[in-house]
Amino acid sequence: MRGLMSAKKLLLSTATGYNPIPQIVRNSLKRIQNRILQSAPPFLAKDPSVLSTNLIKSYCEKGLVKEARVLFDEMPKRDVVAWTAMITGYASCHHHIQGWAVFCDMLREEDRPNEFSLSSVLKACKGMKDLDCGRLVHCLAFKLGLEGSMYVENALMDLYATLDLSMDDACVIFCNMDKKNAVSWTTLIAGYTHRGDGYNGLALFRQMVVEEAELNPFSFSIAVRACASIGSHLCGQQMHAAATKYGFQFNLPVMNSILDMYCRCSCLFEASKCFHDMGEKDLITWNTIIAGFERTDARESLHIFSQMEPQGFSPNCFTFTSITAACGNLAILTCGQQVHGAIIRRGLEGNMALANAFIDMYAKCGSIRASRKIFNAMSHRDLLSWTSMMIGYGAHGHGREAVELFDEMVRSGIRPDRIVFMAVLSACSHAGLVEEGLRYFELMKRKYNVTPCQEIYGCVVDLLGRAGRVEEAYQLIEKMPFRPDESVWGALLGACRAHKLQKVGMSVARRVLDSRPSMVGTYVMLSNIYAADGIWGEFAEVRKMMRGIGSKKEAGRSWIEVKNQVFSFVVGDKMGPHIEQVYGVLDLLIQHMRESGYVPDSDAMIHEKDGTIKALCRFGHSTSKTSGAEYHKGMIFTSKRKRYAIGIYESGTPQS
DNA sequence: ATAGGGTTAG
Repeated sequence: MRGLMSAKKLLLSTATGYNPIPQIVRNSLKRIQNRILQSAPPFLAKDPSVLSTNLIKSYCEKGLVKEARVLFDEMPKRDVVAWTAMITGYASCHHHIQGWAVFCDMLREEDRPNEFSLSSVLKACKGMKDLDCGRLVHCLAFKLGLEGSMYVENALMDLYATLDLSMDDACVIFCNMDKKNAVSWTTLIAGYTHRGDGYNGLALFRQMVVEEAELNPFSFSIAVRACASIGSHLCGQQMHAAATKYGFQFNLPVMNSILDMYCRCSCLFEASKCFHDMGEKDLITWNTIIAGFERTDARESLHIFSQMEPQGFSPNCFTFTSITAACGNLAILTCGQQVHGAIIRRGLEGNMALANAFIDMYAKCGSIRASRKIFNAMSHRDLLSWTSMMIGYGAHGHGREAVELFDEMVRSGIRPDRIVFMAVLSACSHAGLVEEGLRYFELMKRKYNVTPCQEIYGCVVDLLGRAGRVEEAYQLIEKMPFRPDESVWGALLGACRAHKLQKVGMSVARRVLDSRPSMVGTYVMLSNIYAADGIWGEFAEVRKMMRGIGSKKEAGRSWIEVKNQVFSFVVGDKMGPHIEQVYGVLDLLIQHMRESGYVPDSDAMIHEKDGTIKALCRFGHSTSKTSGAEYHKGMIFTSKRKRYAIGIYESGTPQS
């Protein structure tokens, strides 16, 4: 069977992944298939059933499941090995339901599954996310006396750790195993880590070390991931050292995991060093560092991206998702549009994560219509699609649309989570929809059983405060089941300032400062309250106190993209290469504001006495938290004729 | 001849 050997070589030599299968490979496989089926047994060195099974496996490894199935159906007799190869083939190509169906056929034809078949079909159950099917297989394992096989036990553990609500079933299997191997340990550690419990994941890894179990690259990469999930760069560094000691510093998944850990722990220097020291890199390496920098330094992530293709790496969905987010956070619309073009050219626009990123990016760049267009064109939407669209509407002041979208989402059968409620409450707050907002706050607790967190309380305080219902807002804070943080008090103080409730504001600020003197934001708010009433003596006093405690609130920096160039500035900027143009645009904005009937707020005139600075203050610098990550809100101003977007960020990196 | 665990976007 020299033909089979050469075909196998050919198969191995073709690139895996999404590349199309060369016709020569298909033809070659087909020829082998014909020879096997047509030749009489004496002419074959081996049993045709064995050769067919080999071929099924080869087909599936190349993603040619349909061809494998045709061959499988043409086989005159199918033994356990052939059945198992077909189940595995389907599962490895993500056709889990078909894999399960083949298993059912196998039982119907009264072929007895072995431990190989069971562990394969359990993988299919995991892929189908069907715990009941998995439990059925577990029962069958008992009936067949295969429940003690290590492969079956490991597969069952994986199933329960991934799909069951608690880790209990997985742990029971783990504890009752006669013998454990490296896979058993890794499976359980991964179970904990993937559900966000890095502490137990790491604890288990420590136990693994204590019990002198075999440590391999698999256990290291997941243990490093556990360090990242608890945000401990100290544990991560120890793991890095240990991995080097074990000689895994050239293992790509291990190094990618370490790189990711440094990024997630905000150790960007170590991350860069790690990236540059890696002799061999793959696409995941690039995606990891690009995503890592996107979270903290979007400009740098774009810079790294630009080096990727010259070094021979082609970006994929993961890359583009990070790059799109970077464009959104920098509010550089033209760049975002170029990325959009690139993904359409590559035919990747059907990717849901990517579409979600575009909704977010266009909204942050001031193009809410483009966001909606993408949202409407999506064939499937997940929670994130709806949330991104609602946050976009909220930031643009379109509260009604956000509320309508929420109801539509619920009707489509998606259960809202805490973040969605934050999006809706914040949208209501900015659009002045107080009663609607309060209704959702109640609905959240009563109907959806979502417990409000700091940010949610912050939203509701803001909602009431903006509407002038400061007393109610204060009472809500008093009733909170935990200690209010800066965002909650900040919302209340903002309301005091906006409604010129100087006395209330002062007493609140003093109270906060007594218990938390380190909250710099409170000083700023207090000084603004004084400024609003023109009490300049007190204003100066508070500012002096701020300097006294030695901490400084970083000045918010704004930027705007005009004709492919980014101009940036801070409040009161007098220098900078293009500062005159910046003020020119600002004057234009104020003019549009006046034309649209918006009266500039004279309170904000703190540092200077001319209108331009006043407007700068009104454009404010705010960030809000969504899903744990800092979310940079773009300030969007729309008039009949033009739309402007100004991106806002809080670090001090100079841009222009 | 058939089986298992790890790394990247939101």
